Amino acid sequence: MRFQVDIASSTSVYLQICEQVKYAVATGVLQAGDRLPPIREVAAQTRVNRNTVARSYSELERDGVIVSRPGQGSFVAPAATSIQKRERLKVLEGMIRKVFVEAYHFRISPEDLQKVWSKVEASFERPGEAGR
Amino acid sequence: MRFQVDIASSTSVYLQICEQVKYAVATGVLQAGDRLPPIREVAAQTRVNRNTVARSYSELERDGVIVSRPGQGSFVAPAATSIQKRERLKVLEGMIRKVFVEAYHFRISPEDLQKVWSKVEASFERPGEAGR
DNA sequence: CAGTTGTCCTATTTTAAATAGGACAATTGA
DNA sequence: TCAATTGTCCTATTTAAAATAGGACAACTG
Repeated sequence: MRFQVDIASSTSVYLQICEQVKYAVATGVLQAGDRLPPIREVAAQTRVNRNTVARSYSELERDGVIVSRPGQGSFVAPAATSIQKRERLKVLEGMIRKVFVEAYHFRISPEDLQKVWSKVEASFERPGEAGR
Repeated sequence: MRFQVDIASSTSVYLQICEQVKYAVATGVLQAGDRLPPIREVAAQTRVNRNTVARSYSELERDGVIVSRPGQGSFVAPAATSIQKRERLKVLEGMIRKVFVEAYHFRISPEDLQKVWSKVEASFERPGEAGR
């Protein structure tokens, strides 16, 4: 697993790392039990401070995506998310709403937007083929 | 048009205002030519500094959502977005991808996610009924 | 036992966001 | 014409988050 961080991006570095791990897990590139690269290694590879990477990992652990053990490393968690389903649906609805608002201002037709949705959906239906 | 700002939110105040204007325009609550409340008024109503609101308006103008004229006020723009369609589709695809990643970690089934999508889609098909 | 790994700690720097308020040109309405 | 409104520009300061820096330590591995 290699990380790509963009210092110039508007999203913070530690969040970029979080998203990349989540994406890799969601698409099956990383599977339950898989070991993540050590914090210091990621820090060296991305030329980011060790504590910044540590923050990403700690956030991921808090979200139940990974588990970390001193002396061993960090691993993709076997399962489990905490917050209630109704809450989760609300979060997703908010995200989707933003997509529609953005599409409106971009003057993208509902049909074109639907196509994009289907495209992304398809890429998640075939785990392992995503992101190529 | 009234604004709701949440100081405790993780998204910055000026972005909250931007999103609310975009949402109102996207849903038809605000229409082309409609006048936005003056910067100083919004600042007083939300108890936010005048410059913060000014930043929101200036960003919205840069995005082609509104037009501002000294002495007159700020108005919803008649039309036009600048960046190319291919670029816009990429932005939307990235947003949708994040939705799927989040849904995966939330353990929301593709079927349930599709339902949420349809729900939001429906709310945008009937302009004026959104957000109630 | 030496090396690795996550974690905790304090301290500092950097950056974005927000506040504060003065000034001014363009416009409007009286 | 004149006062008020409005967006804009400006400098300065404060606040909060992000990132850097590096020391220390317990847990585990080989």
